[in-house]
Amino acid sequence: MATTGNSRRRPTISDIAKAAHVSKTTVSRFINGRTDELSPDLAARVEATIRELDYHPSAVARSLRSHRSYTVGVLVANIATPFGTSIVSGVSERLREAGYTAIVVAADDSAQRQGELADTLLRHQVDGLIVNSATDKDHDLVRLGDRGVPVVLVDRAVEGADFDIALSTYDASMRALVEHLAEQGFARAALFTEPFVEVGPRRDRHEAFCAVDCGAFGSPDPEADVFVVNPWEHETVDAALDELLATTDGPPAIVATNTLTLIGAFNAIQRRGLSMPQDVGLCGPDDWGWAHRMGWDWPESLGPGVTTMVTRPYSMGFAAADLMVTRLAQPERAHETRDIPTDVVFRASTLLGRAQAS
Amino acid sequence: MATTGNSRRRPTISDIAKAAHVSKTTVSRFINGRTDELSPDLAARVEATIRELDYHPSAVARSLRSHRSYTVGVLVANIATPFGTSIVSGVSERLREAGYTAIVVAADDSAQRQGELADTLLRHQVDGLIVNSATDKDHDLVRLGDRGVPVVLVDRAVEGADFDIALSTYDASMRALVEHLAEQGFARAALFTEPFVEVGPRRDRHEAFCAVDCGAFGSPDPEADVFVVNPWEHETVDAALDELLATTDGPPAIVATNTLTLIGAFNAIQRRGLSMPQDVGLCGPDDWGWAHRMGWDWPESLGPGVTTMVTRPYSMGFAAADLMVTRLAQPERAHETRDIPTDVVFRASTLLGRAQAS
DNA sequence: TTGAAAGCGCTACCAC
DNA sequence: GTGGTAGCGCTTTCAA
Repeated sequence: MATTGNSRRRPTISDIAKAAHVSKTTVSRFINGRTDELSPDLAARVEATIRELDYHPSAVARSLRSHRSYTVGVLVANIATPFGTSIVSGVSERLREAGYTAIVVAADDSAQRQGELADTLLRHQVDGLIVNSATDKDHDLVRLGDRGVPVVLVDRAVEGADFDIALSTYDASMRALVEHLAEQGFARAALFTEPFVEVGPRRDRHEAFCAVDCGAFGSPDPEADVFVVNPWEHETVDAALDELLATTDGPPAIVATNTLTLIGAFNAIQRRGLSMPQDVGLCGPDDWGWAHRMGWDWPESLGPGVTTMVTRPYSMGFAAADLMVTRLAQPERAHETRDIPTDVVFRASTLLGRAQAS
Repeated sequence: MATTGNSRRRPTISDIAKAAHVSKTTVSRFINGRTDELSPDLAARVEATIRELDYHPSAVARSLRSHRSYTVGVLVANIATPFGTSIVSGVSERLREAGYTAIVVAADDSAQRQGELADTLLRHQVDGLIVNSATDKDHDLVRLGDRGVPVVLVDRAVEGADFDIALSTYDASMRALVEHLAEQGFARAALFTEPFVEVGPRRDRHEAFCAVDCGAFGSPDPEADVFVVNPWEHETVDAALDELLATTDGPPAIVATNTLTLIGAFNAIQRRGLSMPQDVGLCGPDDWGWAHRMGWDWPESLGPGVTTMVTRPYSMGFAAADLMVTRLAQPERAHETRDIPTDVVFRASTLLGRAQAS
């Protein structure tokens, strides 16, 4: 019994008001938790009615009226990657804690799609935008910021944009890495990087490498130690490896600018039947925060183990969402940068000194 | 110049109507693409005004009025997994094609959170729900379906729910796998599985295994060949492996019910210093559609290479979204099941016959 | 402490 | 073809 039975359409605030013999205002107050402004008996009556009719307030109507949706748009450059996924997880978790819902969309590394998606999100009245940008220069995004839309960046900076941002700087760990290579007795350090330098971290790592290359290896022209490869095309990686070996006197060490390139280089080394670290050293970033949380330490399983700089995308995402929550609460505060530290984990692939000793 | 300059607040349809000297209705018709109902000159005027004022229609107001949000809720059991990610990618792509926006939320494998999130999504007036369920029995979800909310399931069925669903069945590939093990001369097939059988595919694979175990190995009691392990706790996997070896006369082969268990078993085999396939065979599902798209074939890199059943989460997601788009267009059509095929890729870890021959 | 009424930005319906 | 107007479900004054 008692099942009111019929009406297929979802009950509205008016239905509740009518059924509970109170005004819509009262119901509104109740569902917004301002129970202190209500007499206990009314509150109880409203609550019971809500239960009975299985009432769920419409977030849409609420947003329209209040101009707040408790929704944050999350624009991620590439979600098909553990790095992107981890960012999303971190963001979602923090937003959920704070009572916000994340609307996640993926730009598939396309600057154009990024623009369209930002548009879509804004139409949906998101309270703010958390952006892991597919591109270095997004003029529209900058304009949004000027227009007063709260924007927080993750991992990748955008030119000319003064936003809150959560990222990792790579100077310190890149320095540690390259100095380590020199100490281990490698003859030369080479940077393997993908062609596009449109994205921030890749460029940062590139620059950090060049800066350190001079000091540690006394390289007169660091750019000569940079090899552009496309991990999707084996031949380009093989060619770079061949050239590197042919032009180096003694074992060189490869530094990859991202995980994909690292794996690509690893595969090339295997194809050539070379052994690490004796013939060639290998190291690069471990952007895959996810792997560790899955209990699987991939750099450990790759050949003899690969030396990596560990980034923490989950933490970046979490920090970014935290920045957003803070800004939403205090729109006028100064922009803040959160630097999520990265560490270097040394493994067999670069331990040339030890390998030679034994 | 010409920048209208001032008003910070976003223009509304009324602003456009006023500025273009037309009615709101006309503007509405234009932004909804019903240009055939408009005289070309009016359309042009409206378009120009929209450009000039940088007008973006409010999806919120539109949803409130029209009861359609062009938004689909995507509830994924665990997004921190390549499997979940791939589903999301597939779903998002198909939805975007069809003009819908995906609102993705992750349940972190919690049935309770799944319920809460479904709630949140419905408050936001999503037109439908695509669910990769964290649990086998979700009574609330079934109720939603009864209430007329369009629901499509991905990969995991829900008890008592008659919904559209996109999944993979495992009978055929499990049969191929186990028969292959028998042919290769393994003495026994053993299923390594995680404790909870709440989720569909794991249970399906379990059942498929038992059915095939009798036939291929003539096992009188297939359940005796099932070992429950927890991949997160090494000891449980080690213990299962030890017991398996102690109670089998000749090399046994392990079949894992999911990728995590497969990796766990692999690690245990390494810890015991056993070699594959001579001492023990190993195979299981490759749920990580993502890895292949990244250009990295992980089962190939694990030891001598691991035999896997390849599932296609991206395709499942895509198919699920397609089902949703179809249902939204034709709410009354019969429920449909899409079976995404899985294949078995044979690698060294189970090629006992070949290993012994050489 | 409670309620009446206006209105958020848009679409649907009905007139012209 | 075009426009006026009511109203989607809620919050927000303001008045009682």
